[in-house]
Amino acid sequence: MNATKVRAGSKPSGTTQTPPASPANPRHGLDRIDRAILRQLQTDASISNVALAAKVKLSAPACLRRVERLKESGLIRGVVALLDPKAAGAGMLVIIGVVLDRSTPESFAEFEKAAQKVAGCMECHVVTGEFDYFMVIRTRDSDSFNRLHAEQLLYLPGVRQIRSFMVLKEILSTTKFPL
Amino acid sequence: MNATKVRAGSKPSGTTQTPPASPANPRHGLDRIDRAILRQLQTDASISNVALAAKVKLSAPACLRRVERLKESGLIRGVVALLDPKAAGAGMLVIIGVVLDRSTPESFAEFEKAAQKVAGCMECHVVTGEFDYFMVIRTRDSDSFNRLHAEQLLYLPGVRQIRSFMVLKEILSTTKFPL
DNA sequence: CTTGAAATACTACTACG
DNA sequence: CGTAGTAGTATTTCAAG
Repeated sequence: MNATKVRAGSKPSGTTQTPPASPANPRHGLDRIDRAILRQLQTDASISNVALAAKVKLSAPACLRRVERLKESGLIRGVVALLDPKAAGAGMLVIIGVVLDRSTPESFAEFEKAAQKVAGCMECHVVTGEFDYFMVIRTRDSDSFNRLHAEQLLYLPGVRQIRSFMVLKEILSTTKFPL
Repeated sequence: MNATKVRAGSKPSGTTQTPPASPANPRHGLDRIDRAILRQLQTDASISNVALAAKVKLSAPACLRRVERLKESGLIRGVVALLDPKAAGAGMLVIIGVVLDRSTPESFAEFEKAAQKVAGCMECHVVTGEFDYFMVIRTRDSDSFNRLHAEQLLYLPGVRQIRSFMVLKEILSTTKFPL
């Protein structure tokens, strides 16, 4: 359980018997195999380790060691199941822009604390521009959003204005980062 | 591999010998155990099936059958690894609002096709209000975003205006739906 | 249509070369 | 990193509520 750095010192000696994977690598000390592993796990992490090892052309233990290192390093933050929004009863998506009354630290802190408790709030960020915050909220339908809007959003602390952008069509929604 | 409906007709007869899990359930034919499984898998899907079974107080085979059913039904859309944005070299988050030149079906279709190919585009949605689209884009830093902005975003087909909201602080970002 | 118990096949994991 | 061996898990089969 020691904090091993990812790909740290994988071949310090200059013997060059068998190149580990990729001589020089573009980012973060991740070689070609690490990136292949991450691409696969970002797409489907329910794959077994032996199957993953075969895909990246590595032995099972070596592959498992890499995955564990990627987890311990924090690069892999977790493995989760993604649900179908509609099937989960959250078929409506709304993006809302929020403007606060005053731009004081207390005002921001208070709002952020309350915003995290809003049911169905998937994202909440401080932004530059004409809004102070953007929130992304999932609800069942327009009725339940109207209820949420009237009962919770309008009562968030320090809010001057809320502008709602209802999502009519979801073109793209992914959790995958380019590697 | 037949298309079994989730929890369909789980107790048609009125014998009431041993209630499978929960007599009546609020949503979608999901009983209490199904929802407990989904809550766990949305939080951490790397848990073993035996551990999951113990958590929801079920035998391992019964638990596994439920998980498979939830996958086949499409409610669980997939199991993926979530990466740390900064560690993955995508520490900057930008929300952009897009207004198109003309509101024709062709114009929308052309834009959507091109938008999906934008590197680092995590979300893209048609919205109501003063914008036609909202996009959520991840990039390495402000330099790389400026490059993306100048070289790709401004050349997306049919774009009249692009408004960028840089994210200064990520308050909340989750993939978990309330159940 | 469901559950749980036992048996088998496969996988994760450890030790070592 | 890979090979071989062990421990534990997933998965099937089956009987029962």
